[in-house]
Amino acid sequence: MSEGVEWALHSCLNLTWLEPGQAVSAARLAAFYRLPTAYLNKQLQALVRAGILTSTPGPRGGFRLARPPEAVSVLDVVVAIEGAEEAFRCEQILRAGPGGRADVDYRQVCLVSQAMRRADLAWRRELAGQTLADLRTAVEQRYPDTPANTRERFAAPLS
Amino acid sequence: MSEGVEWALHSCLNLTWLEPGQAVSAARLAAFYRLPTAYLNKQLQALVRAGILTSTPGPRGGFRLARPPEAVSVLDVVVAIEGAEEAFRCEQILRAGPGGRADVDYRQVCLVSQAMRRADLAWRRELAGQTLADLRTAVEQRYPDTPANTRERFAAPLS
DNA sequence: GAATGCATACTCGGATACGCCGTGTCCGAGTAATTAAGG
DNA sequence: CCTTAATTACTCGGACACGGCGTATCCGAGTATGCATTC
Repeated sequence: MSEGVEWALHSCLNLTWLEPGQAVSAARLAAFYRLPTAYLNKQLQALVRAGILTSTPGPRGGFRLARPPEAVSVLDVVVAIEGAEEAFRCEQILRAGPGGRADVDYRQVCLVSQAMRRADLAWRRELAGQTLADLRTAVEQRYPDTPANTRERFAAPLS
Repeated sequence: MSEGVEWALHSCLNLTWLEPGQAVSAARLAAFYRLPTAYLNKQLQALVRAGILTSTPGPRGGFRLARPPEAVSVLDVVVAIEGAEEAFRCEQILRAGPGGRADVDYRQVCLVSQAMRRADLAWRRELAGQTLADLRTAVEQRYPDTPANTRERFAAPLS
């Protein structure tokens, strides 16, 4: 899995603690974890295309959440970065086997494919069950200073 | 995910229908689905290293299952090909963040990492719950001719 | 006829290239804030 | 003092290189087989 998923999840989580109507530039989000600015920007663009973030250019511009944190699941973020295709891609090798027919969709019929799909669905179900709001509250409960620290860090000038 | 997983699963399933003590060469296994012989051989070697198959060189040699099909889970095959690392690899970017400590293992502490790990465990649990024997019986129930066809195909000369 | 040694053909196994996607970087188009000028 | 228009600086967005891993292939080491030879 791409490394951008980790960056995107942490960045979205940080944006959760922003006061409404405020935006954070890619440079500030990158400085938070000492990440390469331009590459993080690329990932954030994917989140914008997925409708998770909105971007505003110009001074005082940047990124903010497009939806309330309760409406953004972890799966949404993962799919925005990694794409919607499942990890196991059935190439339908049964077609080339004995008795293989070209008019059959072996992605549905092949029992191996079905087994892998079941696992993939379980994975997606687990990720879809957690939202950014869940993560936020969990972090706040364990590290109560995080919201204030994050806001302060975003307000401070770029060293 | 690597394409070799599909090849390995189907090949192991085919080996399931072999009579005990018999081996099939990589060339025959590859011809079954018109796969590149040398590359499939590479995947089969990984299965041997994982203890799923045993290989015997020389004439009448080849590959066979090292364990009964009930003792080989789909997860075993996937891990043999893909490796044991989980899909989401936590790079511990929290270390570079504000208040990050170098002596903390953020793979255990980070809540994002935990969420991804939960999903990964669900995926693995689903794959570990199905064995080659389960797949074999499911195929036999839906396509009763498969065992005989497979054995015949393996016995016939390489066209 | 049986045993033995040898030549043979077949098998796996690892070492060796090619190509694609993830990683990383850069510069330009566009916009909002700022400032200065004018009424 | 208020309005307005040009300037400016800052932002995102897409286009451009580099490297690592999956993909694919080949050839050599090793072995069980089959055969020829000998007793």
